[in-house]
Amino acid sequence: MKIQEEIKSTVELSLAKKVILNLSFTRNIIGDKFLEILKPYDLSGEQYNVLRILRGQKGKPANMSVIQERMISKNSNTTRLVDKLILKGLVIRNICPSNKRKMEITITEKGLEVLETLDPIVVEHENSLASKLTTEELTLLNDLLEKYRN
Amino acid sequence: MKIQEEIKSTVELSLAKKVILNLSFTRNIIGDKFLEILKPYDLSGEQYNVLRILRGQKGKPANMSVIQERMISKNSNTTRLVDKLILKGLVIRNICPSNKRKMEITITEKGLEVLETLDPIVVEHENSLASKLTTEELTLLNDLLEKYRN
DNA sequence: GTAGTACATTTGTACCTACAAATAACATCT
DNA sequence: AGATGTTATTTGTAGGTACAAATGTACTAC
Repeated sequence: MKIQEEIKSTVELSLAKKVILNLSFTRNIIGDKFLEILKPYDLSGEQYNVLRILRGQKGKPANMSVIQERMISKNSNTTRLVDKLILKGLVIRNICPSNKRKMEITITEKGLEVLETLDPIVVEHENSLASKLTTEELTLLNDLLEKYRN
Repeated sequence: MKIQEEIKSTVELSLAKKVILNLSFTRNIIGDKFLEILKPYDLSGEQYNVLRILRGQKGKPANMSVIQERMISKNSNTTRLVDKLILKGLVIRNICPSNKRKMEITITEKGLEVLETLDPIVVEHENSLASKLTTEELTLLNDLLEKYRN
């Protein structure tokens, strides 16, 4: 369905407007499906994202600013996301001994287990979306998005 | 800059994952710039969106479910967005006389004026982003996004 | 006409983002 | 060492999203 139909637009839209609406709308569709996946595990999208960043550290702890700069939404409130993950026992937070201003956040065994359980489900979701396009089209989409935002 | 660099990813990403991250990241960049534009006018992105939907009604009032289905984020809480717009004098809300369950929301003269002031600035923002791509590329991007989400 | 159901919207709660201000530890300059 | 500035994080506040439950109105069948 075209974007004008999706949002039942009553006025004619410029090509420039359509791209923005299409981008926002498509991302929301993906995001909503992803939330459904996470729901049984009591994780929000950004909480999952923080866990994934911490797993990428391969054992090393990450401080708050490292997490922040790797997040997709740069304005997330990392402190409060981490607070929630601590309550669930998925990460731990310690003061960095060499610089007491910094925090060292580490994913726990339980956190890793949750991610491992989710891995195949997430991959299946990603691939199911990607299957609508060929490899060439996916690469092209990535290139166009990159060019568009820069 | 490639998406892996933007989020400083430490692990190799599948093409399917890259598309999702790229889409989310690009939308956030656009959204942040758009919020900057709206900030001096004390409007949020979705409040602006509601006003635009109401203008599209060309004088006719819209009820809550009509606004809802035309929103980009289908889970927005329209009641509370409209509440805020009423407080600012940009829309009015009346009970529909023929069906007291429904509400009739209409944009005010002041609301229309705000949109008119914003129009050139918003168009300039949209075109500035679109200028990174050719007309053919923009059309292609729209087609790929549509195909991807369906 | 009233019981039951469907519809349109509002309200409640938890979590999230955006952004400014506050706090605390470290660094530097003299 | 003490004042000053910088860095890392937290806290406060306003607005948004997600979702379930509540409210109030209208419709339908007997």
